[in-house]
Amino acid sequence: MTKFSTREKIVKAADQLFYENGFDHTSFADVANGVGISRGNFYHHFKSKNDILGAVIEHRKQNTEKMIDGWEMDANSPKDRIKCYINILVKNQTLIKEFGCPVGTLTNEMAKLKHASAKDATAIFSLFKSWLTKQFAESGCQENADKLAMHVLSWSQGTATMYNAFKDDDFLRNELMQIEDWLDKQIKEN
Amino acid sequence: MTKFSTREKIVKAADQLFYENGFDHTSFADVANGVGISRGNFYHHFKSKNDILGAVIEHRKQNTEKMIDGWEMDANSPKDRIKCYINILVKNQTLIKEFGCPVGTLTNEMAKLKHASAKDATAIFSLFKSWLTKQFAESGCQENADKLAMHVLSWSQGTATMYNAFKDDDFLRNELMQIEDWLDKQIKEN
DNA sequence: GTCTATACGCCGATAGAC
DNA sequence: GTCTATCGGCGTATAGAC
Repeated sequence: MTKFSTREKIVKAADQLFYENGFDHTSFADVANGVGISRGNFYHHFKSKNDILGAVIEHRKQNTEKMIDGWEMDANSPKDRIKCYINILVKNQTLIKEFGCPVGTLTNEMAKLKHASAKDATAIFSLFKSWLTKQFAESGCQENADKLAMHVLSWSQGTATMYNAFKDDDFLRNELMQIEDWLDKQIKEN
Repeated sequence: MTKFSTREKIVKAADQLFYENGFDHTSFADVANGVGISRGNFYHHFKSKNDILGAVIEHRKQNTEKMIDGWEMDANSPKDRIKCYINILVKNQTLIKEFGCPVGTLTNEMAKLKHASAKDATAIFSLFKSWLTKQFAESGCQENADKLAMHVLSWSQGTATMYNAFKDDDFLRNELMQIEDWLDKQIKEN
């Protein structure tokens, strides 16, 4: 039974609410309700709503790094590691169906709000991008590893968006198959 | 010089603001400002904000149908018509870079708001989907025209999302080239 | 058909008691 | 560190004059 500080509890509750209801649409009352504290108590831990957003993005970055570290441990070849990334679509299938990709949707909301944290949201994408680029480079695609990484990122985003819109399980299954086939063509070994 | 009714002016101003700033984040004051009328005057034309959203979605549907009709006129082969669809990414490049795809981002916002109009927003995607399916069917891909149509839709969505996030012109150019190559592989004739 | 005035609630944020 | 009380502003929506 791990104990979490109030600050940590706020960040976790806000993280979930920002994802499921949107940042702008989430009020302090919503977060307070989720944590079980009063509204006024927030300002002891954060000085503004934007400050909470900053902490949420930082929290997501750290979780992303942890997830990537886990893939490095579990999978032995670059190709298998890239498949771990693709597999997020399966692991988070239910949430993506309902709310879309947490990174893509936050990034776009930040863009529409002209929010100062837009670049921080994009930085989460960059973590995936750099890591995917490294995987492609290590599997013999040095010359265009960057493009391949962006393509995988883009492909998964499109799949998440359309799955969220149509909620069609057959579509998701078919795209996942096609990504695997494509990956096998790009990386011959293993 | 066409004359527009106040109702039409409201719908057009709201359409743009919903796209650029988000539906939830757009206030009546914003729309009133854009049109040049007072806030109270709204309720003579629409009974609620959701009513305006309904009219905006209907307006977008009609514009989509007009756009598709234009493609039918301009392009002679199914392949060329599909290329017209892809070319939206070029024609609306500046807007997509700043705000993302209007259909994909509205659909996702509706999902997060658990909004009753979510299905109406998805219906705009369906217009493209049905039409793309017809194009693939007409070019000899009857057996999996549906899957190919969804793949094109998904691909363009992913490209729009990542272009909005990273604002990388090279990425956009590269994906466009790849889509064309892929299309040439799917449809041999013409 | 357009306006002003206004109701009423929720928003983020502050002050200060305990 | 947590609470209650409260502020000023903005949100949608309504009523009613012109």
